[in-house]
Amino acid sequence: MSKKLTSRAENYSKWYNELVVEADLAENSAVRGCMVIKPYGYAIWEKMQAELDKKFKETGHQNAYFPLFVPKSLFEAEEKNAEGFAKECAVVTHYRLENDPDKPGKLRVDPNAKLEEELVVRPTSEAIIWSTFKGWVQSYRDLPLLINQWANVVRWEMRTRLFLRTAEFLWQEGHTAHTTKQEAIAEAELMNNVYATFTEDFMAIPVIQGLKTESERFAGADETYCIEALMQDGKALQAGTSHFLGQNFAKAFDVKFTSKEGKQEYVWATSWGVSTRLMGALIMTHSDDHGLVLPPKLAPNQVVIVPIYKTDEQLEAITEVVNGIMTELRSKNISVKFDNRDTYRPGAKFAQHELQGVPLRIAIGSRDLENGTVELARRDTLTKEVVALDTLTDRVEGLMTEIQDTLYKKALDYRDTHITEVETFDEFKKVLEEKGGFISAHWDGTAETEDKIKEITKATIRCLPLDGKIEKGICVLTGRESARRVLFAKAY
RNA sequence: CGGGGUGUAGCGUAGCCCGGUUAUCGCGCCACGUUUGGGACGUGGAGGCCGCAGGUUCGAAUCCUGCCACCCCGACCA
Repeated sequence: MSKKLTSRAENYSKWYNELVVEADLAENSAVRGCMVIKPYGYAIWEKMQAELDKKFKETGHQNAYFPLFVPKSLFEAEEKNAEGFAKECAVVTHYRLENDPDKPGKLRVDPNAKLEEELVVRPTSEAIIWSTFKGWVQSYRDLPLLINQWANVVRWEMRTRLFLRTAEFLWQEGHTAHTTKQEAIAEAELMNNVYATFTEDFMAIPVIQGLKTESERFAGADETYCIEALMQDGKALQAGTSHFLGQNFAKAFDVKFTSKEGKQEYVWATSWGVSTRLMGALIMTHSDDHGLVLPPKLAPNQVVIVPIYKTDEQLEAITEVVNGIMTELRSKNISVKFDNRDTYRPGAKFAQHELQGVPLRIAIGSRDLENGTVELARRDTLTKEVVALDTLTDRVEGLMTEIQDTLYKKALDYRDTHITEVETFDEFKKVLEEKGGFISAHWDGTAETEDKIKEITKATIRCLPLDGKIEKGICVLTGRESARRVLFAKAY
């Protein structure tokens, strides 16, 4: 707790492990790389879930749940998807343990309990869902099919990174089926927009919407839309993706419908997802040396009240005033917590709430009782002000909006000043090394050039921005013709 | 899987080269007292198979052998 924190991203893991979002990687080596999300961190995830879920419902989607296990034969049906994920699949091969005859008290896998067909632990659910959709779709009247699932998935990554790339993670995955290509593309774009407004308006994280290049595209997709965010250390983070899947899965799983004209046609598909990685984005976008900084809309507790007292009588008098404050704030839909623990001193509480990112702190002591005031402290600016009790509710209500806006603007300003247009490869390398952030550069459109730039600089094409201006130029690496600028960056 | 590094209390560590009292220090934890407007202080206390197994030695955290685990860098990636 007394550790000096740092806002440099490479050091985050040292402290978000400690307390901030109260996450931890599991201790047992067999599950190394999996995340334990403690209550405070989970409360943040629940707020995100609730908001996203609301948006999904508003756009006509329904939640459902599909199995964790995907029979191998289903998994391999869509070849590109299977190939893309094959290297990182956990596979269940047996269904029973038995006592180990050689090691008393130990268990071993029963060699007689081998599964006839291996089960893949879902790294994503297209296969199991599309094999189910086949039974759900017969007519154009069954479409569009707009399904979302909240689930955990497993990807056996070679290297894991807390929040950003854990072996198991929580996410939502939307899977939709449509009668026409246009409708499916519109759906993919719509959901990418939903993600963008969610991260910007709710999490106060500015993002760039764009298209992935072919080599960065989701395995099995015809087009991948994404939202790209920029972290405080100048590295980019893919915060969410939305895929237009064409008819690839429909063909692989034989999902056809009878059209109005009575013809058999394959459906058009999308899938889209965001994960607990967003919590990593939150940490790396807003945190400072005092810990996490939460935008008010996302904070489990928007306001915390700390009493300052010496005697029980003083606490009683303070509590009475605090009860009034809490009732008023709650009537304005502001979540407030009274931290009246007698096991910690005020200074320790201040530090803890700052570490946890509570947007606003109210301190109230005997001095305030006499004056009819409280002390308000903002987490985002770390400034304090004394406020009269009768104007407190209005002030707090106003600050909720102000803090939300300030956080967004600060992040946006950082992001915007870290998009650099370059014309030459020397400039490219120099900016990448000295300044970081996004580099807007011309690219000849080939995977070879993309690869070569990655090899030399470790920077990848994050996206072709949707609102990017289309201007011809020459490729920074090859000097060949380029149709437009794209965004490069080093990424997590 | 390649290259480097590290395993000592819940966490962070000293000691190891050069073997020798009861394994060091800080944080945290527990008790009591004084404290309480920015991470309190004092006193007392609990907590260790020094990664595991073997070896050398009168004696091993320390030397030797084997094994295991983890971390960092690279290949893979929401």
